[in-house]
Amino acid sequence: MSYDHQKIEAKWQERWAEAGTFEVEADPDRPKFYNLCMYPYPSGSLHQGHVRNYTFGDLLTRYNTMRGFNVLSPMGWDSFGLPAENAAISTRAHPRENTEAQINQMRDQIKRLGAMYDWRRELASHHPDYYRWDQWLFLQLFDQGLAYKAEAPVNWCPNDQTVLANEQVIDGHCERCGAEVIRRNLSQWFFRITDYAERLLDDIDKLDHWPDRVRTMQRNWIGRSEGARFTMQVADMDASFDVFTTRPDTIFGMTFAVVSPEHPVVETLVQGTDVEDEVRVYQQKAARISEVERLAEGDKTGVFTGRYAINPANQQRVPIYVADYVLMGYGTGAIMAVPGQDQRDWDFASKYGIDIIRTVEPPAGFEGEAYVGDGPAINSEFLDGLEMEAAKSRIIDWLEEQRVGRRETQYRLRDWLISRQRYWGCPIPIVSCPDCGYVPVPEDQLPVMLPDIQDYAPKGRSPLAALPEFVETICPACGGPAQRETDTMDTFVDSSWYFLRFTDARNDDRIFDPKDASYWMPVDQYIGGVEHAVLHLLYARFITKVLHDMGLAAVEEPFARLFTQGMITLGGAKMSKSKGNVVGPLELLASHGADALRLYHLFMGPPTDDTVWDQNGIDGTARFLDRVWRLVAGDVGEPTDREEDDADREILAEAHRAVRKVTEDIDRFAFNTAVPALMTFTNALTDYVRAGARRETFDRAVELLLLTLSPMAPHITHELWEMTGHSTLLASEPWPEWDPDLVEREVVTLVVQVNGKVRDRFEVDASIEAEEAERLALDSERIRQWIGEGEVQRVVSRPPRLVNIVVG
RNA sequence: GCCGGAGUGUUGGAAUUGGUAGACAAGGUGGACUCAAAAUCCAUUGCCCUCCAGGGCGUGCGGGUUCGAGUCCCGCCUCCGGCACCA
Repeated sequence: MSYDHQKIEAKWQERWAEAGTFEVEADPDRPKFYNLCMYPYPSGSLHQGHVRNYTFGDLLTRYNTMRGFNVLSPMGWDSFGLPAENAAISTRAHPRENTEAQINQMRDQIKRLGAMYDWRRELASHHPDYYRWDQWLFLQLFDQGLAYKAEAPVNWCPNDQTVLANEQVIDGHCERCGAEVIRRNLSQWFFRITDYAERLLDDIDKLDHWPDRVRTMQRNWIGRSEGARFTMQVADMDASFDVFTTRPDTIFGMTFAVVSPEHPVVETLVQGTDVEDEVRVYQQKAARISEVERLAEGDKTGVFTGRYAINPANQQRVPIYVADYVLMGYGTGAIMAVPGQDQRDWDFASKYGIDIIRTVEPPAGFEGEAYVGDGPAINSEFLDGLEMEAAKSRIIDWLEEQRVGRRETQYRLRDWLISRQRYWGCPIPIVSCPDCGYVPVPEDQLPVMLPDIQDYAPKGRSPLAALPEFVETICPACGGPAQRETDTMDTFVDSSWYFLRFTDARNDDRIFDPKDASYWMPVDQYIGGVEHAVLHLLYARFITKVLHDMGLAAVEEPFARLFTQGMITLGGAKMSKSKGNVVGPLELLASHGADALRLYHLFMGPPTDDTVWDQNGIDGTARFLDRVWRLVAGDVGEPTDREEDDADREILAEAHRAVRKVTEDIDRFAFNTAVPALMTFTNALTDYVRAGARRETFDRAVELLLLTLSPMAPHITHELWEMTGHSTLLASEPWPEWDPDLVEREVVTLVVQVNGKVRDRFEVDASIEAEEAERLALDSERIRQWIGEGEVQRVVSRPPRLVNIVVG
């Protein structure tokens, strides 16, 4: 008979809520553990990725609680954002109603997993209680010059009708909807994350409990290059432009210069000349083609401006070209071109018949392409003979002495574009006054409430702009007529500080109390998907540093340990609602129960790996739980009060080994091997009962099984704990210790190899000496046959595990 | 192209420090129980040779180090992820 999971799961979910075991307060006398799963977007229904996430999270919540930590485990909702708005457009219901209904539904489903949270701290980004602090935060950044509005070429998604941050453009396509992104010049709000580029990059070194993969991705994204910037004078006219290079040592090999089509100096260079028309046509063409096409590596095109620039190192005149392989968004938008040492410049020079001068001696026989490696400088006057690094330092010093250039570090990272032309987001608390400019909404007028509207459809500007009663206001500075900002904030702003709000979620007076934050922060364990490696995880680091600098957050890094779970795939694609390949957890909760589902997620493979969903697997973990149930309930056999014997000592040793294995495996996130340890132990315990169990031993073995299984399968273990006469709440019991003497094996298998192949095995005393082991091995009839006529040349002993006999 | 990571039975995977490859499951096969089925239990299940006993082969490919290599080194192949006309 299998157990009634429906009944006991509901029962214990209620009991845990009543007990309040997971409702916690800051307590400086107790060690804390802040355990956090990335708060979900309320899509309405859990998918397997959520289940996996919350199963890992809840395991750690329960485990660390049992280990005596004061564990903070909160839950909330990333509830602003496009999907709610798009749903509203099609259903005509208000996004708030939709969102809140979905939150309620998801909260219920999370509770049905048996995952425990301090629900008193629940938050949702779309609540004015929350987003007023988004706005407050925005104003702090504005005051510090870290939030600014500027016109710039930005990414525009024609489908979602809004701008996007660089991080939200994947291979030239919108991260959300996949539409091809185009460039538009628009005036937008930015956060000056580039001011923090260096710290964000350097501090990655401190994140030694983050996956290397994520650290590498962030390093790549921030992308530091060190080099020099110097000024090039245009010959025969009063104009100049700056270039940035990482290879200043190759300056004597410069045979042309290139400016990006968008570069402002182009106008000055060609105005009124006979190439003006040709250059303008080229500029227009470059502007028209999409980012995708432009980035596609291929034939390099460009136009000669008819002008020359002066190489400051040797006063040579070099032709200036306009070419779109130079990007306005990086460095200075202009380069010195050194075809001898750069393949792109080589390609361009070859096509347009420009001179190529090598300034680094390539290895013998190297020809036909640019040489980018190290070597002695040649054709470079005072640099000749120096290796690359030495030559770089020398030329930068020289440029500085000549006052034409300096050492400079460039970052690939761009400022974070945070305004969105959409409705369902946090209003930006700025008033635009014809006299005073951009004026912050005074703090006591926060929050700027998101008004209700009738028409959510995107029209290329924020739907709020169609609401005169929202837009028309008075300037807080001068009292004159003014207009509100109508864009809303990127939802990644909401999620960049929510973990701090959880430490003091009900505070109506401040964003959070620094005392609470300093007790709970940093998040000791953060769990979520790797897809946020350069989005949320970078923004959250940035905002935490800003709050640190303001004296609000004691920590500089928000997440001490990061765990990125693998994706669940089905039929070769990520399991997601949009792909229509979801196997819903709800049916499985009904058919197999939360414990079996949780156990399966733990069991099916390494938590960091992507996994293919296999519906059959869950039968295995459900069967295991049935076996545990029958064993503890006495269906296998009833123990008696007989005398203690070897079998009792052995099964207790097995129990302690299981405790050790589960503890060590949880500590190294090897949940997929912790579960089998308990399966193996349960099988051993079953055999022990069949052979005739002793009451006292059996009861202790079952206690250890239930204690260690409880963070993985909490409901069934709680029920059995109660059924076996315990009046305490299992979740509040201390995590068991193992006895180091008991776990050591007295008898082990000694493997005997001949020439490295296993030929015999013996059960031997674990304390066996090398001599004894060798004697045993050489006395074996089987081994003697394998040695045969051969001569024993060497015997390698690793007692008590192995003896290897080398025969010639 | 550069930077990460991975390749093990039919499948998911295990092997934590160089020491019994395939734990634990899933699936398959055979059996017990049953009028029958489900559930449960038992046996078996890497490939090849063999009546058995036993033997040979085997962790993507090719080399190497070692008494001994899934694990370390060198050179490849394939797949996954990131970055990429970033000067």
